[in-house]
Amino acid sequence: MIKELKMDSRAIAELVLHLGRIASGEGLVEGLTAVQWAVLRYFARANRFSRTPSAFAAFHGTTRGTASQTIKNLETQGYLTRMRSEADRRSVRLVLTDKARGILANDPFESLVRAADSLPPSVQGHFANALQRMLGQVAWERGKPPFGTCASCKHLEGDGASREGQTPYACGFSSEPLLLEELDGVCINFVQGKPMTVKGPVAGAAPR
Amino acid sequence: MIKELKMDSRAIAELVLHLGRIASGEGLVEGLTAVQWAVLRYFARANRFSRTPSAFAAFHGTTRGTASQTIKNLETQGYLTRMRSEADRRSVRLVLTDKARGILANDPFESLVRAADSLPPSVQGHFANALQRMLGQVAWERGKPPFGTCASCKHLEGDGASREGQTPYACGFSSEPLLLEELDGVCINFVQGKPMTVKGPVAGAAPR
DNA sequence: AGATTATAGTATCTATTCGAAACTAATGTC
DNA sequence: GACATTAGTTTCGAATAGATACTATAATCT
Repeated sequence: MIKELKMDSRAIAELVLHLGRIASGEGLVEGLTAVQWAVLRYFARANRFSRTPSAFAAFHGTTRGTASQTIKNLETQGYLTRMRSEADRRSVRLVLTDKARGILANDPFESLVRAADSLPPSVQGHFANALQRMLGQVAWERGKPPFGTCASCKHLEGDGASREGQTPYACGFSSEPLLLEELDGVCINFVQGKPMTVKGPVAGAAPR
Repeated sequence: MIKELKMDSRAIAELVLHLGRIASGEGLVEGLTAVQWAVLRYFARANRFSRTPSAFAAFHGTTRGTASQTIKNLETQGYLTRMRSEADRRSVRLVLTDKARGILANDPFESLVRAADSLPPSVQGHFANALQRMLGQVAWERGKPPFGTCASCKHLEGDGASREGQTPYACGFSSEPLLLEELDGVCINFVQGKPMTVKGPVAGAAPR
């Protein structure tokens, strides 16, 4: 029945929303709000090109002003340290303190990770794939950067073979070499690389 | 690699969160905030046992006080109408106005529905199942009702055969008959009934 | 029956988050 | 050099958050 399929896609969308809210949007755990947890989580996962207030604002779908406030708050609580960028004197880099890294083990979000981990391993890959595809489509519709890791990014260069005086990988967007450990950091400049057959226009033509 | 599987479950959790936020947590569309959209969406989907301030508070993972404020706000804006319950004089039933039903077509959440709808139909069912299972686990860990529809609820009684003077279905929890159209409404009293075994691709076909 | 306890909902307080706008400083472009 | 762009902050008013105290009704227990 056509109606059934339509119901399924709506159910999927509702469950994604509900799941995200229940997992993260709840109560003060360790005295932090949902958004504050999101900030710490983000700076723990973002690669070195993306640990800025603006990048977090884009990731979280809020304004730079709001992001600035929340970050300042966490800074005075001793969870973040700020450093001015040498390359761009306007820019600011934020780094988690040990206090922040310690508290992240109690992130309520971890219950969602456990739930995902209890899925049959054979479907986890497909599941992650499908979600990344949905994210690409939604982000494109809303004119937002999709975020993602180097692993499937268009800008990733290199085959993993370490040659003389070179790192095995590099980022074609920033023209910077990449260490192996950096490949799974989340990046604001992510562009879907491997086909993944996304419906609709892909890169470059986001609606304004 | 073992590390890859662990990465996948974390990636799934991150994507669920990110997707939900990008799809709903953004900007003022039609002058409504993300939470206000959530309220309208909830009362559009909740069954007649669940259209109360308390049920919404439980669904949204907030307190009754906060829910009360937001609902009052939407009421004065003409999106909701309130009625006292006859059965329980403490309780309040909320109903969407035509204004609310009209505006719901512009719900930013619909972009997420479209994204889910563009997934291969063959995986949508499994996908919805997996998400419902994850929700069950997370909700249980956090001590929250999971919410769900009659279709897979333990309390659903009846086989769809309409007998004399009876509706084809009934709810064993509330001891109330259920109309066919009511079966896909979201309920706060939902308890997972059928196991919902998620079928994956054949074991062994998975990358090691 | 009466006393106690639990539940549904509201009102009030303070803190946080939000979007918008105005602003500074550094960078880019022509 | 003039101009626009970008990164980040600050300020404002509104909305949301959790916590607490409160009223009214319902359920439970003698």
